[in-house]
Amino acid sequence: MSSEHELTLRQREILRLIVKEYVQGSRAVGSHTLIDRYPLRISSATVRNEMASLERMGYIHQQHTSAGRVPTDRGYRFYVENYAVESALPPNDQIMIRHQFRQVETQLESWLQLAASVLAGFAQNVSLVTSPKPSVSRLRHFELLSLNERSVLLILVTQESTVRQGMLHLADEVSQQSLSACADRLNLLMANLTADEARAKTTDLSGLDRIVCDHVITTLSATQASATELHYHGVEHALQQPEFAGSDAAQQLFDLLRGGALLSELLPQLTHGDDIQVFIGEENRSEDLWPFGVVVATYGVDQEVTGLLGILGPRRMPYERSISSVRYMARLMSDLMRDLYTARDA
Amino acid sequence: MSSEHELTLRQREILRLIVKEYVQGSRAVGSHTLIDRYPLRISSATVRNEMASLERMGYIHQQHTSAGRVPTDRGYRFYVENYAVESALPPNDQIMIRHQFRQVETQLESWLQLAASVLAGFAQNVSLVTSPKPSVSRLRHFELLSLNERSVLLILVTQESTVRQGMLHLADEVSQQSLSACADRLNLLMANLTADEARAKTTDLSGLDRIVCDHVITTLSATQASATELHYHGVEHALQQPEFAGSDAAQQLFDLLRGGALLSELLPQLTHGDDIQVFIGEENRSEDLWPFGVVVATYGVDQEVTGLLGILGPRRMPYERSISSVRYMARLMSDLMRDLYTARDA
DNA sequence: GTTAGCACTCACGCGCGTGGAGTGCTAAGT
DNA sequence: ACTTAGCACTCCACGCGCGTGAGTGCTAAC
Repeated sequence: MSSEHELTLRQREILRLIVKEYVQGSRAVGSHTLIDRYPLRISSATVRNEMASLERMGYIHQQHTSAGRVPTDRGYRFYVENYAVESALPPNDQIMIRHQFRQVETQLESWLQLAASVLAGFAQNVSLVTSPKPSVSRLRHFELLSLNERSVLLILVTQESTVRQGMLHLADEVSQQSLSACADRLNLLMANLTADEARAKTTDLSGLDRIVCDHVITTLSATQASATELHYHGVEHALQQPEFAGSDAAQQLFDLLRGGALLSELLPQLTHGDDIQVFIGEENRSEDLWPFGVVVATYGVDQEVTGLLGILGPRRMPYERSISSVRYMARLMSDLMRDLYTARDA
Repeated sequence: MSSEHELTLRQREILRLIVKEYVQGSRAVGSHTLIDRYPLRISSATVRNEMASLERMGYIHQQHTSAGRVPTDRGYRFYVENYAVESALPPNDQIMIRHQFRQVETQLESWLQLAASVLAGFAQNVSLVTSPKPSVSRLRHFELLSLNERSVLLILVTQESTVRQGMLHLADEVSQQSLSACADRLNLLMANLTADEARAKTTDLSGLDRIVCDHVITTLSATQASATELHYHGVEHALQQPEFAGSDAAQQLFDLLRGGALLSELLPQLTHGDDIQVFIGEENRSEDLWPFGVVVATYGVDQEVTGLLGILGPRRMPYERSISSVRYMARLMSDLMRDLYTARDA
């Protein structure tokens, strides 16, 4: 169980090929298939010897005698560190993606949707996405529209250009004029404030202003909280992976996705570095995640508004492709959002 | 292959029990299990005779000699017509659902989400939902907010209280004052118009007004079109059904859901009646739907804004439960939305 | 019209044998 | 000292045959 700097060049190459082959073919790979498929200038016997070494060092594993080798978490880790972390998405893929984004509405929701779909497609696995969550939201502007005698539609825009709507039910009938006047007053008062600041500054209101103001504040804080929801996409791809053929593994996956507990199991192990993070099998903190591999990155503007974006699949996962596409998407999303968020100074 | 009015009371009862038993247990049901499980005052031999009749009439089928019976499409149809169409959701379930709706934001998106989740849970299958689509959208009000020098955020509210946002990129720098003035002008001009009417009435605009106006019209028509998207929910439930254990059937299901073709295969067979519609197996027009059963209802206000709401599962589906829950949800959603849509006169 | 009895039919589960992929080891070659 | 051919060995996957049991249809008696 010595560390990786003891790996010879040839061992590294063999390990690389084992991972690559196993990820592609999803079948334990033997010495023979390896020399068959790749122009190694050595014999299968030599490969076998090296495999034995690699196994002793814990990089690969055989499920039983006379079966091919399968990478261990450590083997994947080696592969990721040495061949995947630096990888970039092929230029034509980049172009293809940008093109798709150009064809879609300039709207956060559409972007998230598209990002999830693209990621899932590239990695052939489930993609994970959260809305970007501002650490704290500031009100930019809100509007009141009379729906009927007692119902009012509240539309609220934050400094980050998130639009939220809410309903407001009043005890008395109020005209659109009164509503507009009220909105004008309060907009002046509360512009640019966070929920907390607004709460402090508006203690002396009463009547309609009071009611509306409370509702605005509630909606504003809800904007912060409710964004912390993990959406997933592309289950159909994951189901095609042979790992999920027997319904037991598929069930595990769904249990993970359904409960909404996934995010809380994922978050604690994320550091705030801004590059890709990869967790393979038992590297995950939560046992529920041990059968899986996760590739995630944060995206957003500055450190103030960040969302999560990643891929979840079996341990046997195309890490190189996953990493490059997640990284690319994270950067793209950050770029796209900068437009909206730099409006802060307007 | 004679029609059902020839069924004796006893045959009807036996057929009913076969369907019930098979839906519950997902295993072909034999004469023995039937008299075992239910207090029929007849022997298994008699049941066998009746089963033979039912089979001759095409209500049930046996996969091979010496296997139990399984309902045919016709058998399910009989069950649905006679025992399911009238069924109502148990009162405590109704209360439970209403309670859940009370705990959620007064917002269309949240409602749809919850409705989908409830339906999927009740029927233990995939639920289908479309946003309510107005046959034609009228503008109520829009707003322009300067993001930065050249980017403008457009927020648009339709008469049905749907809120949409869009981005607008200008060639020249424009101040928030100019934007507000422009919005005021155009709001006066275009209020209460459909996209088409607005297009006709605003031919003589130019400059900023022209650009903004075009954008508003585009966004407005997009509101109509883009709502025609079918969302699904609760795949995890469906996967637990033994029908989808082998990945082949599951794959079929996902192919159906993914492509987005489902809606176009479903729509042509829907009539505009406002009650539940059920399609069992080969009753479906599209061959892709033959392995499945579908229960759908439209919801909405008047005939002008309608959405779709339903359940998709294997032919062996709890039709009674599905029908009652879909119907209940459709009514509930219609009720909930009436608030928003009756605001038309405001 | 109903029922007991019986012969018959298949799917399903189980044990078994075999083929083959893959290994580790040894001995010879470079 | 490293590589490689050869070989014996291991063990999973797969196919086959068979017994079992659930379920039937038919017939004859009630």
